[in-house]
Order: sequence, then structure tokens, then C-alpha cells
Amino acid sequence: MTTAQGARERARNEVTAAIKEEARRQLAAEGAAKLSLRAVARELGMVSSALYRYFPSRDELLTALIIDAYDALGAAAERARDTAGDAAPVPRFTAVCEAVRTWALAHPHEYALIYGSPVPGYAAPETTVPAAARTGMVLIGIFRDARRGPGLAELPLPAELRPEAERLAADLAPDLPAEVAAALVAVWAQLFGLVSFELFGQFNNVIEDRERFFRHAVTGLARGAGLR
Amino acid sequence: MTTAQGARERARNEVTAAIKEEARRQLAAEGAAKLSLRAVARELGMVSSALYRYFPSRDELLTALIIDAYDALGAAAERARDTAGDAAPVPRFTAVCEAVRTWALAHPHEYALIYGSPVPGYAAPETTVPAAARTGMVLIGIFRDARRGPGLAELPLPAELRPEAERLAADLAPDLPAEVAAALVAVWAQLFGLVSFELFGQFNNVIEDRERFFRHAVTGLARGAGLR
DNA sequence: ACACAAAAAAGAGCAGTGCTCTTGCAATGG
DNA sequence: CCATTGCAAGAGCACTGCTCTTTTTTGTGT
Repeated sequence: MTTAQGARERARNEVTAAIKEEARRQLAAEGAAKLSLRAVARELGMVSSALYRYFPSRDELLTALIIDAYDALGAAAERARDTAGDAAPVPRFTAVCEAVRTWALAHPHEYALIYGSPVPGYAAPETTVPAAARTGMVLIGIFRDARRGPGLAELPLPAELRPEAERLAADLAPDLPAEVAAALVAVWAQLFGLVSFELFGQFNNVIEDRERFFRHAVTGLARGAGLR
Repeated sequence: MTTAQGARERARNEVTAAIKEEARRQLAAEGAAKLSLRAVARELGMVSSALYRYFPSRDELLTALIIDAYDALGAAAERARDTAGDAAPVPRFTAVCEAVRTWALAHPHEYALIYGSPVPGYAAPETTVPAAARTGMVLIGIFRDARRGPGLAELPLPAELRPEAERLAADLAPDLPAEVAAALVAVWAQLFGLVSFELFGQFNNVIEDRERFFRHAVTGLARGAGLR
């Protein structure tokens, strides 16, 4: 049994959760750079050193928040995919993209935490990989579905990139052709380029109607990657 | 006369330059988060408070570095454009893209400073705008040149986005059609999406042959935006 | 050549940070 | 019931950005 394993364990889990909750509050309010162990402890009515019983370092706490952020974004993407139901590939794709953008706009600091500049000296541990992959999986799924039916056009693939693309396909989606896998990864990076530029202020004084622009851009992205 | 305007002024400029130089060294070595005024001062053999005569705050020093980084990237892009000479639009475009990527890989922390997550509470002042625009100008120039000659295909533009695209064209490149301006901005964001993903580690364990992948992706980008 | 004002540097200090180590207390389980 | 174990607290270290005051340097006009 994993519940009811002693009051001690239970209390520990509760305190851990409270710390993460307060940390997430501070993250949303001020950003990762201003997330302070001491402030979290203060808010929770404990002394800073006590926190180290729960998280061995500030970075470890950040890692926990990173995983949560990846999961929240992945869940938002999955929800959009499910809502889009059995629409055509392009609208399904754009629906997921818009969900990503909407989540990012609603949680800018958490987005910056996972897709912004990495903290120097901090390497994301393996633990984050599954959570990080969730959103990508949703995109892969859309391309996979598009292959059944007439929804996927032919794509060029230069010979010099074929080995890499084959490897990519084998790793990510063994049932997809190499050129689709390559296009998929490019689309993935470009999607987050659009979101990051908007969120990180590069569109300030450049683009006004960002929602419409985004919709147009991701439609182009979908078409460019062969979705029909 | 602006030179030889008193030894005092001259000394001031020299110290300012030395501070920026040392700061850039530390930035390259450890990243923006670990850039410390005290450490810079220490390295220069002065006391930390003396630095405030030259830069009113750490953020102001960062701003100076940001402008330098934008300028260096812009210069790299311009060099690539000039080297590409009168090649066809697509190779000229990819040459500039590869120059951007190469510069970013060579100066990861400076890249992160300008295209990574913004420092919370820090808004880039107007001063950075001209430097920031340089790289974009290079891309605009390529599209402009492509219009003379057969190098630019027709692009779709949804009616709902036309007003925004017209405004965009008027602001950025009055001699380009609205749909080209819109595509340009999207390409711009997507290019930096590719570079950021590689630099920020999202391609770890995903893409091996990053150079070839990048070349393929930006070629697709160019085609998608109408270059031929 | 010298005195003076302006500029620069130094020093002390404040409030904050992450993190470590020791000490004391209290709940748990044999 | 009491030893063990888990946890919180406190003090302290080495930092950070930044301010304010005092001292020193330095270019220049008389």
C-alpha cells in the first residue's frame, strides 16, 4: 500500500506539496530568477534551512517545477487534440498550436522555464524527458493520423540528410517515413519559435494582431510539412 | 572635435570599455545570471562601488552587452549576405541563416541574452531597437532583391490578416507586398526557433547531424516563404 | 606654479541570497 | 519505555546589488 504509510510519510508529502505550490506561486508572480528558497520558507512559516530536508538545492526545486510545466503544457495540447476530434489534419494541427500558445501566454514564466534560456550550470536531468515529450507526441499523433487518408503530401528530403532522418524516424515514430519525421521536428522547433518570439517580446512594436498572425503562420507551417 | 577632448573624458571611455570587456568575458564564461558587478570590479582591481560611476546599475551594463550582441549578430548576417554576392535568393537566404546559427553557437550566452527568456523586471530600452533590427534588415533585403527577377512566388494571405499585413509592410518594407511582409516575419521567428531549440538543448538526444538538419529546415523555410 | 573644483575611488554598511553544520526537540517503532 | 530517527531551528559563511559618506586624485583656470 502506498497511502496510509505512517503519519510521518504523509506529513512529508504534504509539506513537499506545499513547498512546490508556494514556489509555483512565486514563479508565476516573479519569474524563475526571483524564486528564492528563503522567500518560500518565509511564506510557509518555516526557516530556510528546513527546506533542504525536502529539496537538496534550489535547482532540484526548479526541476520539479520544470516537470510540472512540461506536464501542464502537454495536457493542454492533448486536450486540444481531443477537442478537435476527427477534423481534418490542418485544423487539428492548428488547434494544438493555438493551445500551446494560449497556455504559454497564460503561464509566461513557466513557459520561459522550459523553453527559454537554460540556467547556466544547470542541466535538466533525465527525469524531465517523458514530460517534455508529451507535447511532441501530440504533434506526432496528428501526422500519423494524417497518413491514413489523403492528408499528407510528398516531401523532399536531400540525400545527405536521409541517414539522420531515418534515425529520427526510428527513434520518434517508427511508422512514419523519414521525410515526415524530419519535417515534424522542424515544425516543432518553428512552432516554439513563433510562441517564444511573441512571449519574449520580439514582436513588440512589430505585430499587433498576434492571434491572427499566429493562426496564419501555423497554417503555413502545417502546409509546409505536408498536411492537407 | 570629439577625440582629444581632455584626458579625463578619454580615461573615462577607456575604463568604460574595460568594464564592458571584462563583463563580456564573464558573460561568455558563465552566463548572464552569474554576471556580477563585484566580480567585474574585482577583476579590474577596483572596488565595486566605483563601477556605479560608469554604469548606474547591473541592468544598464546588461543593456550595453545586449546592444553589442545584437550588433555582432547583425554584422555576421551582413557579412554572410555580402559574401553570398549575387547568388540565387534561396542560397543567399540559407547563407544568412547559417551565419546566424554559427554566430549563436560561437556565442551561446550572448545569444541567450538577446533571444532567450527576458530578465524579469527588465524591459529592453529603446536604445536596443536599431541594433536588434539589423539582422531582420538583412532578411528583408534578400526578399526585396528576390522580387526583382523571378525569385518570389505568390503567397496566400487570408482576408482577416490583410490589414495587419499591410501595416506590417508599411512599417518594415514599404516596397514589399503585404503577404511577403507577413511571411517574412513568420520566417524570422521560425529561424530563431530552430536556432534556439538547438542552443537551448531541445535537440539533445533528438538530432545528431544538426548542421545538415538546419540547412534542410531553412531551405524549407525559404521555399515556404516564396523564395525560389 | 598653485589652488580649487570636479571627478573618481574607496570604505562601510544594508538587506538580501544559497547553502552548511551543529544543536535541540519530538514523534515512531521496536 | 526508551533509543532511534526525522525534522526544525539557529548561527554562520561567502556571496550578491546597491547606497551613502569620506577620502584621494587630477585637470585646469588664475
